[in-house]
Amino acid sequence: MNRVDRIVEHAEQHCKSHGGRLTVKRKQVLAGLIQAEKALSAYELIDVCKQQSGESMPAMSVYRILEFLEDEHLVHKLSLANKYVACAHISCSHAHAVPQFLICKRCSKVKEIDIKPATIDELRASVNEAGFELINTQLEMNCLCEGCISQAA
Amino acid sequence: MNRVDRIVEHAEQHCKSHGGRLTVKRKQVLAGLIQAEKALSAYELIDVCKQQSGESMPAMSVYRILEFLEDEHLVHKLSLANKYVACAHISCSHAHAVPQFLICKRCSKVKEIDIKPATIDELRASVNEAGFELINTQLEMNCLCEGCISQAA
DNA sequence: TCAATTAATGATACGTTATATCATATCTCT
DNA sequence: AGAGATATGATATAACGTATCATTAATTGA
Repeated sequence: MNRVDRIVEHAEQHCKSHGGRLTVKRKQVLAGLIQAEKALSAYELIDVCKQQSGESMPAMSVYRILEFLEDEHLVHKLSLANKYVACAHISCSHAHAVPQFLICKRCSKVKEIDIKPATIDELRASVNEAGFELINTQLEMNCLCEGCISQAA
Repeated sequence: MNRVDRIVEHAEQHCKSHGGRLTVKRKQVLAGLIQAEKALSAYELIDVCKQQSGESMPAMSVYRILEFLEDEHLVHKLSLANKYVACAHISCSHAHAVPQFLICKRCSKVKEIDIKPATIDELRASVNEAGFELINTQLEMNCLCEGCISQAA
């Protein structure tokens, strides 16, 4: 079984464990995202699905499915790029902190990292000082990835 | 002269100082944003302009003008919310660091803060550890503002 | 000053991203 | 098997943003 299938398998177990249904279409979308190894827009994902299955996938379906996958924490929506990326930790069994995302502005490669809690605390303190309250600590940052840095040089 | 006009005046001086032209339309858009005291989408801004001037403002114009205003650092685009906000420091004469934005998810109120350089450095270090490179330090964070916190309670 | 050049706006079309709504099919459970 | 819940199909439309070419206004420089 290849990497993608293995991860999808994990995802299915995860869903089943609390009554969620990872249907064929949902698997297809998730697999497309995992395969891509980068963030894709909803419409890019439609194209991927079409290429992989031959059938066309209506935008409505993709958005519905993405919503489901987000609720299951299998996919993250990246507002900074208007794109979607497979969670990097689907196959991990342990719990994860809220992640931060490094998004390559050039190629859409995404790295999901955990910033030191101390740094997050400092951030939160700055926010609170300003009278606001952080809703979540899912930061998204515009970056260049290793590959694109060396290309640019 | 009221608050909005005073700020627009500053903006005009700023533009003139290096050959930029803050035309009537551009002033109108900027004034709309300043008046709102929160982030507006491009189309909300179109509505605001229409209400204030009677004439309708084509989307194309608003986007062009927003681009100009961003280039002049008079307006910031907030990707997290797909909205635009007037710079909080138009009337300040001194230079400013790259700002961070706290965006109220409820009411779109925005606070522009400067996070401690040390915290930014830690962030940047985490990013570099992951093999990426921060393109800019304009962080945007989903928050609740004071008003919306107390309403929610 | 007035023609040439540059900058700004108007007008129109289209591309991309996302949601609303109602109908149909599929699954689950008794 | 049938009732109720869940998922998908189909269609329309809203919201966000860009491309392109024509027109108007401002600048400048002989």
